Amino acid sequence: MTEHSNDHTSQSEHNHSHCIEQALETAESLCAEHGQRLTKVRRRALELIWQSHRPLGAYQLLAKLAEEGFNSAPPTVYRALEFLLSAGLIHKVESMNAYLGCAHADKPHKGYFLICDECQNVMEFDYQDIHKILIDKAATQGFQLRSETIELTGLCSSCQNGDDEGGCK
Amino acid sequence: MTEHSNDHTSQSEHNHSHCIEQALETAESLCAEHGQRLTKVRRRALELIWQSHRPLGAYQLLAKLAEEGFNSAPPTVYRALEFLLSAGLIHKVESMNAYLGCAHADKPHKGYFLICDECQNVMEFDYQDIHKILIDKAATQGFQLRSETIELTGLCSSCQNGDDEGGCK
DNA sequence: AACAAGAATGTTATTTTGTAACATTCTTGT
DNA sequence: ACAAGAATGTTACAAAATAACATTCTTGTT
Repeated sequence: MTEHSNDHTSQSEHNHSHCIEQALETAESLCAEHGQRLTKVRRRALELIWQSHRPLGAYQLLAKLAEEGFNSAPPTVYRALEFLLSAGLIHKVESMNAYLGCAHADKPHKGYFLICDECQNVMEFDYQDIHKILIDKAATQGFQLRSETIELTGLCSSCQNGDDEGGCK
Repeated sequence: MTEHSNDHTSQSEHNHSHCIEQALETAESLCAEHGQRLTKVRRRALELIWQSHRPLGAYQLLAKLAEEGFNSAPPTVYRALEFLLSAGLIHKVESMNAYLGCAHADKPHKGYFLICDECQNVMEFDYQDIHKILIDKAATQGFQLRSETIELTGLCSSCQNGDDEGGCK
């Protein structure tokens, strides 16, 4: 299980700069490997997505990019997102229309998410058992699986305990 | 497994009027049970969703309702959808922004879907094993599960065989 | 039958999310 | 330097969803 975002209150803004650095390094080498170009916008978009403690909407990202002098028209951000998605460097959380850094970009990645209804923090988990079960289940219907969207919501342990109430937005 | 939509070509428009009747009867009795009102728009919306052979977008539904003299402003359809969703009579397919009749509205329902990339037909399946596994998996993280979005895409058997190519839109 | 209260719907306007289409610029290999 | 393709800029629009407030419809009660 990867704790993608933090469990701390907004007071003690945990900086997960290590995760971000790691993610960017992975991104660099993956792109190099595949002859893809991690341009300035793309790189910065990925960084901003990682810096966010919860999934980031396209237009939120666009605003941040605009602040830094990047072009502020929608295609800019959607192109960057498309690139990052197809490179497997981020996931889209369909039920939130938001985007999230992928912690296992180097491995074949199915994004399985636990999303807290209260604080919107997201945990990504990699669970091969489920993957296999789903493939089998689909196969029994003659269905050939291509992609999986698994988004679970509920209450994270912090929010069950009331730890983050009001402090986590 | 419930074959929600048909496997036939557009030529032999399968009429699943039986499924629709069934769904509406279930809807009637569920609403009666819970003191909820299945009004004209709501009833007709549900019927139209069921009549569609694939998940129906809100605005597609709105257009159909408008044709029949219902009010044609967005809130009309979104209110109907909200009602049907919260009554468990339909599901939203998040990855398609589209809505689908629920075949097990009477039981506690988690909508698990197999969506064909080619013909967009959707099968809903009820798989308690997965449900249990997911609950357990979440619990090991102290996460209390509330809702599950499971949407699998790929190729249905017909489309793998090229059966429906061009005939299934 | 009249009436109050709440549910449902009507209406207008706006927000949020995502694309289409075409022009320009940048990068890379020759 | 230069051609070709990749990436980005620009303008306009489409698609999906909601806010806020007015009106009408139901239903239970007098």
